[in-house]
Amino acid sequence: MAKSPSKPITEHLAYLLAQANREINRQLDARFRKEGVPVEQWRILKVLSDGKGHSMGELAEAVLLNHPTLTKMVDRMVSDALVYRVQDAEDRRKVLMFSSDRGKALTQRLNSLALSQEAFIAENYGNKATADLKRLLESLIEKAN
Amino acid sequence: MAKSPSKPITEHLAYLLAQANREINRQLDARFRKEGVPVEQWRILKVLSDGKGHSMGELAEAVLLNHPTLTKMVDRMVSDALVYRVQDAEDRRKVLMFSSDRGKALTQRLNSLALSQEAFIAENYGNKATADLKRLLESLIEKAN
DNA sequence: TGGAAAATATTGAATATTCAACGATTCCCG
DNA sequence: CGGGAATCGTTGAATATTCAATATTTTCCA
Repeated sequence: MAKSPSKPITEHLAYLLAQANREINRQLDARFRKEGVPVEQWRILKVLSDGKGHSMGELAEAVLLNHPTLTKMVDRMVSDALVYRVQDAEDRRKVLMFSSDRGKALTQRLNSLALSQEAFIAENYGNKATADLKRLLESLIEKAN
Repeated sequence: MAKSPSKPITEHLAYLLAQANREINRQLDARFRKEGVPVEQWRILKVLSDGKGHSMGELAEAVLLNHPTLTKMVDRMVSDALVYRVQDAEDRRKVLMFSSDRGKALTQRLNSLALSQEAFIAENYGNKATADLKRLLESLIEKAN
């Protein structure tokens, strides 16, 4: 008996997610290009924009980076004077991260670039589709954990 | 006037996609662990499983890798005797990639691991939600290009 | 209380990815 | 036809990420 052809890669959820993620990220990166900031740094800055200190562990989780990668990215951001570290007085194993004024100013510029991308997507793709997609993704993430 | 708080990172489509992609990929990687193969190699093998030769450019596009990264990954796979290169006789700039027998056998094992993951997701997340999500992702990708 | 175990962040070495430049081949048009 | 431009894949250097090991501090319980 001949072997039945397997489902093409393009029909796998994992592949569709990778493809969509890559494309959207690429577009966002293109918008961020003029600020010379990778998407991950925007995420970090955005999380820190509440002004509260966030530990490296918290941050790593929130910005989808593992610990060593985050440490090194934060090193670069400290060099660029975007963020700074403060040892946590409550638990001295922890380091609390804060955004500098320069970081906050950059965050605002990046936020508006990101919002303009979202607006562009909603326009081309439809408000309902966008909302549906977000809802389904949230629910998938929730189930997956 | 106080600055209005910006939309949290978790409400951005780009972030939701990154998060979902990361989680699903992580799960798939965990299943592939026993074969010691990264997800990208499964994609390559899967594309090559039609038995036709695929050029590096075609492959790079299909498996979401840029050219130099693919070249080096293919180098490793050639070392592992999973795939092999043949110069295209029609256009000698091109290299056609093929899966070896060993590669094909591995592909089948990986396919069944991937299918079992898909089944698991459909079960926990719902068949309708899964189908809807796939459809929305396909449509987003189409619009984004 | 004392000390083993756990949690937190960083480091250094190994590995992988990316960017820019290159070599080879084919295309195209004057 | 001839030769500049485009296409295709690879390479090497620079950069980034990951894994395992480490140092520090806190927690827990015997």
